[in-house]
Amino acid sequence: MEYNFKQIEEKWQKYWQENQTFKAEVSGQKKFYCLEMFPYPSGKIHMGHVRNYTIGDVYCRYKRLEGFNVLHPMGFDAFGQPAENAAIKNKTKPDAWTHKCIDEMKAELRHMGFSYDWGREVSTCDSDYYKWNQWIFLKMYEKGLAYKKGSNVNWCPSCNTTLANEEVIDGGCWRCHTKVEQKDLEQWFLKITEYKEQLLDDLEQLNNWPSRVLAMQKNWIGKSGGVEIFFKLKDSQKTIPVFTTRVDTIFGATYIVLAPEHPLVKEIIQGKPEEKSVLKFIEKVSKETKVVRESSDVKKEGVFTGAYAVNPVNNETIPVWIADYVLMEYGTGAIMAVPTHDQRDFLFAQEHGLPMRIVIANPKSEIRNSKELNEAYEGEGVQINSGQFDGLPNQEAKIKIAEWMEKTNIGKIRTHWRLRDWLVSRQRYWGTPIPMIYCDKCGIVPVPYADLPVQLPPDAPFTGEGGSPLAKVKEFVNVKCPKCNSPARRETDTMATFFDSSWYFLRYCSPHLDQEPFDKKEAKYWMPADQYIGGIEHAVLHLLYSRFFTKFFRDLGYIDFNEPFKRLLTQGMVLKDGEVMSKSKGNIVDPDSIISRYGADALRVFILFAAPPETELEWDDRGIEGAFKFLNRVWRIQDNLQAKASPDLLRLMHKTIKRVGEDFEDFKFNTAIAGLMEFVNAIYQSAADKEVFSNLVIMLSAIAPHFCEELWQVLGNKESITRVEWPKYDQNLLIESNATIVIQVNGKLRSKIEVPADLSADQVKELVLADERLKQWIEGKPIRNFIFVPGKLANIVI
RNA sequence: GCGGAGGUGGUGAAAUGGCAGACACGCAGGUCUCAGAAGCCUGUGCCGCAAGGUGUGAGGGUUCAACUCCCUCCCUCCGCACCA
Repeated sequence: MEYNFKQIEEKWQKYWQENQTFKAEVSGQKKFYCLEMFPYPSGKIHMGHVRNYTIGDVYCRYKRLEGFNVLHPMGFDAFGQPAENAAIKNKTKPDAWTHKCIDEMKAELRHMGFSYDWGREVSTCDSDYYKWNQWIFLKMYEKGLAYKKGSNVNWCPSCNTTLANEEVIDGGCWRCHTKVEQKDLEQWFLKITEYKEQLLDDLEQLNNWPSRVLAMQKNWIGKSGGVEIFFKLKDSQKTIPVFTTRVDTIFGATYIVLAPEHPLVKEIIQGKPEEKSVLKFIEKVSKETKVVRESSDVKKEGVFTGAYAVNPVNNETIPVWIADYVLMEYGTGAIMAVPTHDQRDFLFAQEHGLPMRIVIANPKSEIRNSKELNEAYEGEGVQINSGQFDGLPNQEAKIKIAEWMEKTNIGKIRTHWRLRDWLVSRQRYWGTPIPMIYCDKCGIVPVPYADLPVQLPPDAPFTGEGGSPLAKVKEFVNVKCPKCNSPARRETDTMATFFDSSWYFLRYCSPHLDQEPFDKKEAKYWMPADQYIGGIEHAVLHLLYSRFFTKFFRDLGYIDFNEPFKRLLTQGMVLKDGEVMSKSKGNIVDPDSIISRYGADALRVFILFAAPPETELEWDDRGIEGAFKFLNRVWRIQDNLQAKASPDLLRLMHKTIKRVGEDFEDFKFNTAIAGLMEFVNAIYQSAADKEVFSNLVIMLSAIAPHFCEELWQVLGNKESITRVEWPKYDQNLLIESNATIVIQVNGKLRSKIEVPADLSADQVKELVLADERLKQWIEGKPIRNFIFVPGKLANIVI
């Protein structure tokens, strides 16, 4: 009774492979580039992959039926630490381990029936690919966008490597959650900050990105406009620059606070009686981890330095403090404290008995004396106690004061950005070698383009214990300087793997080219990607880096667009019992086991039907059975075809074609499937003919491709169903001959009547008022109003 | 604190101003069967025998009509955050 999914799925997977059904080539046709985030080859696909790739695949198959030339590539983000860890554990080499995983994963992806052009597969760990990582790095070096600098960097003591700011989540390593430490190291950086304005401004072009991703990127780039104000130190030539976004409150600045690490601190405390206590405080703060220090519920601690500064707007002498709540990394590492209009300053001032002065009048409060305040007022108001600016609304004063400060050299209008340059050096083996050479005579010398790729040596004594493993490979390290030919050393760090994934979508356009990273013409045809699908976890990292690389390639003259991904869909996670599936929780549902029990097609139906793509999806063992049941129900239709379907069924078919097409376009696969189910239910009530059934099979083929290929063949077709056209609906056939009029009395549903669709409003009104069932509601009561929505509804107001 | 997404039956969810709960899961009943499974059919928000009432986080408003629009508030999830 059940259809033989095992045999059918194998048969068609083989067919697609042998016939290269999904091979894509540049043509005169309209194109569609559908991209899904490529996986890290762990060896097994999980339900998250299944969901991500099913959404993409159904969309691709739909677009093909619509007549688009579809590019649907797949590859592997193959460099990275798990390969090293696995190699240590299993006593193999990362290369062998990774390739074995890739093979296993490819087999699993095939079993899902995804319509990839496997001829375009890329693996970032192949030198054909990473050669171009090195090429890009050298280009960036030439343009001054790749540079080496010694600085305080994030260090994961468990992974034994540095991390980018974007890779530090809640003070921990993004991969292993170990607390991140700070280390002073010489490292390579990419100057992503060069593009900060564009990266922010161009977000506005991305109308088809989820608003939360846009918000997260905006937040990460963190532009804030303000003024840098120069406070002169008393009895010194030095000034303390302070950054503020609230220059309107400057007249209320009653003290200054420096970060404990501020370079001026040591100087200003020298020889003062406070010196000892300040040093002790600094010592204490330095021992606190970043996480503790940045958690907002910890009490704000600080000490007086003994030094004073002058508020430049009113020449007031104000004390200089240091406190743990001021961070060296943000702004200038120093703040002007306005306790009346900043809650943190308020708490600190209260704690230490520091002076306050209200300078913005709260329109909803009578309080003008700071002693009566219970908290800072951070809202809008009119300036008071602010010299020549009194009486101005504070927003206006903000501008006026800033302009006045520029003129009188008290301060400078400045924009502060949160975005930092991207640290790309990693002290790991399994990554792209950074193509740089250190020569005692010539300094840093880039590897000549002709010498690329710098091959990753197959053997390195990595143990996971730290330090760059490549440093121990003498044949790798020792080279001749390309400039002066004297003995030199290679860079032994490798690139962060996010470098690899920042441009793979361009490589897909011409994956085998060995003269250039990608072919300009191919990229011009295919790019930008029309649709990108992947997890929200990349909202900042990968998506920001990819945007940066795209802009870089544009400036190199390789492409002529600004943004790589036109439309973005972030799919929700797959949960089991309300929790994310994970090994540690032991709640993993293995796609393979589902495929062997119900088939890939049923799995595809279920994962799309259970929830809309963006929301979380609760895995349900009974749900997958329902999906399987549905397919079997469709299967049985073939035994009961009749010569001619009823007009009602035909009408429903046209409606369904319209509805399902529209739903597909918007990724509403759950309601598209519901529409198909309704259609199938109707076919069970009134048998289908061959045309009706064929159209059902075509529509369903995007979702359950093997199943529908088989039915298509059973229906007598020679060609693959992937080559047919999406059925057209007839607008005229959508019109019903009868309309159901919902009748309300005072907005409440009281009755329904069937009327011929072509009746005039007056005729319908007559029929409505004659309705027997209305008697008990309207009899003897005057009708005050009669609302009529043609073809739909009548509302009688009494 | 700021930003984003949400809150609808026993469950997953539909409906973007016009019949709340489509479609499915579950449950109940029927049919078929020696029996069971599968299949097929019917019913299923809550209260009520029924007539009817009531119902989309809470409260208010706009409207002939509100899950949908406006205001006030509560709650959940996600991201960022002593960001000056």
